[in-house]
Amino acid sequence: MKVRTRFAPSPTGPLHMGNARTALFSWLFARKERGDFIVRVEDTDKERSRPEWEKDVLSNLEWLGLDWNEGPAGAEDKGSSGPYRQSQRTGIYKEYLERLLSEKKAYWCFCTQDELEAQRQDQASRGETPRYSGRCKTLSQEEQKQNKKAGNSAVIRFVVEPKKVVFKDLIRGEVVFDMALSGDIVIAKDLKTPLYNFTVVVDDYLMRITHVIRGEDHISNTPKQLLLQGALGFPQNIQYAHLPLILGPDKTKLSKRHGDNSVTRFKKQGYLPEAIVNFLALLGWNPGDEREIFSLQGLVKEFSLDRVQKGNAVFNLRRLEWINGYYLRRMDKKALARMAVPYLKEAGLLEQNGNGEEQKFSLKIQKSQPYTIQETGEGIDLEFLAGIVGLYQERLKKLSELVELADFFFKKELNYEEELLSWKGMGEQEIRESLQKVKELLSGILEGEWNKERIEQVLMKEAETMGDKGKLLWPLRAALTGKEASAGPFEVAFVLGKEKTLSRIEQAISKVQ
RNA sequence: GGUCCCAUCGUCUAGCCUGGCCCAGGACAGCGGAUUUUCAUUCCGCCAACAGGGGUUCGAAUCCCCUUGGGACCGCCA
Repeated sequence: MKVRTRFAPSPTGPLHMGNARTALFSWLFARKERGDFIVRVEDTDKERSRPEWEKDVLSNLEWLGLDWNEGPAGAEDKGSSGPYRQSQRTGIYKEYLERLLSEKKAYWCFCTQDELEAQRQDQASRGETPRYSGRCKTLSQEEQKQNKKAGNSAVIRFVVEPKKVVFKDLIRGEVVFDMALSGDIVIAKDLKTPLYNFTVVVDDYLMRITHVIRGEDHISNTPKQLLLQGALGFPQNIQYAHLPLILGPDKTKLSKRHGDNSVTRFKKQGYLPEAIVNFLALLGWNPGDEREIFSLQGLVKEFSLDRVQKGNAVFNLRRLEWINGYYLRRMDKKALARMAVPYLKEAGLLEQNGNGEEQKFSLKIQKSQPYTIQETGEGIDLEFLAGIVGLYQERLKKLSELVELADFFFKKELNYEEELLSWKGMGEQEIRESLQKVKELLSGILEGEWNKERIEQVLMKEAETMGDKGKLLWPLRAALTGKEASAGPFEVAFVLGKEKTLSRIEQAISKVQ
């Protein structure tokens, strides 16, 4: 039988890293088995579900490279077992609900929320597990009618058989729940408003799902769903795999309490989808050897559920940063430059002065001639920008860092303390002499020979005669960048250009007068 | 509190099923060093763990039991 897995997000918030990993594992398993991956939007909670969250979830799945064979596609659906939004399936659920009701496997319950709450309190105070007493189960037809006539609101409860439910979890092995400990569960608020545990069972059946791969937080829902399958007469051949949870630094389930962990946020900060996928895959799964770097395709080849960890895993931002840096370092410089454009624009370092399909940008200060960047298509001239970005490629952990690292290229005046120009306690006099010397040497380089190699050659020759090379190079680098740490002076001087380089040296000299 | 799940370096983990090759390997982070000044990259090195106690066995990180610890769930949310 063809493997079919599904990812079933409820659009009550943006896609976060935890859900993304669940989706990834489910997707990987489907792809590995050459099966189908289905996306089903569980938007039965009308209060909390919103179209913009659905859009966020779906677009981020796509961004990560997790494509689906069936599921929402724009306003439409693709696939033959749709619709794939539960809000559009209420007619389907109603039939099954009525069936359970007529077979007395479910009943109307008129208990009020206040009554239930009081009951729960009471049970809890006696140290018992809160569960529904089953009071309305025995209501006669007559009593039911009266209640309805009186306009008392009702919900539909499923009669939970008090028996042991055993299932084999693909990750954890055999799991046993004693359902005698569970009360009858609410499966719908009314015939048109079914609830999670019920819709899942109906849809997984109708959509011919073979493997349910979800977070461990759902493990106690599994016996309820198994019982429901039995009551509805569905074959009980779905395989379950409950994934370990991703934890925050305090070792509790990753959630909003731990800050914004939405995929969108990481995307905005300049994490690459390949890096996020690679990172997430290794949280709870490993190939069994010492490889750490995997593409999505590589993962498809290697993935298997029995190498999935049982224990939960703490989200380690440092590791994400490391992997992201790894991918960033291996990117094509021009591609990187193109990705950097929005960050520079947002920081006001890049001006947009054209519009339409041909967008022109000019680098403030640096270059008088505007760059032509077409959002799509060829003919992108990012040479100069790639020069700047290239200097920081190996220093970046995420794209958003570029702005503060390389902003000095775009500034007219550099703001730094005179102190910064001093290398190992050099005094004003020494600094001045060093900078004068550098200025002299660089002035001697012809415009046409202004390149990194030439600059390095000229300066290193001098620096070596000084014993401590830092005495010549540090003040220069500080003068050009205004920073404690930066790329090297030769390459910075080259990218900056002769004129700008000399003027910054002069500015520095005037500081130490 | 009840139920279920889990337990190797600070973190992610290999090893556990099929005991010996493990006085426990890799990676991130940290620390130290090298790499034509700084930062970064790269390279080298260091620090660092089988939760505890009982068994079983010639032998246990590996199998069994208990304890302890952690987590998840206990909704007319999903």
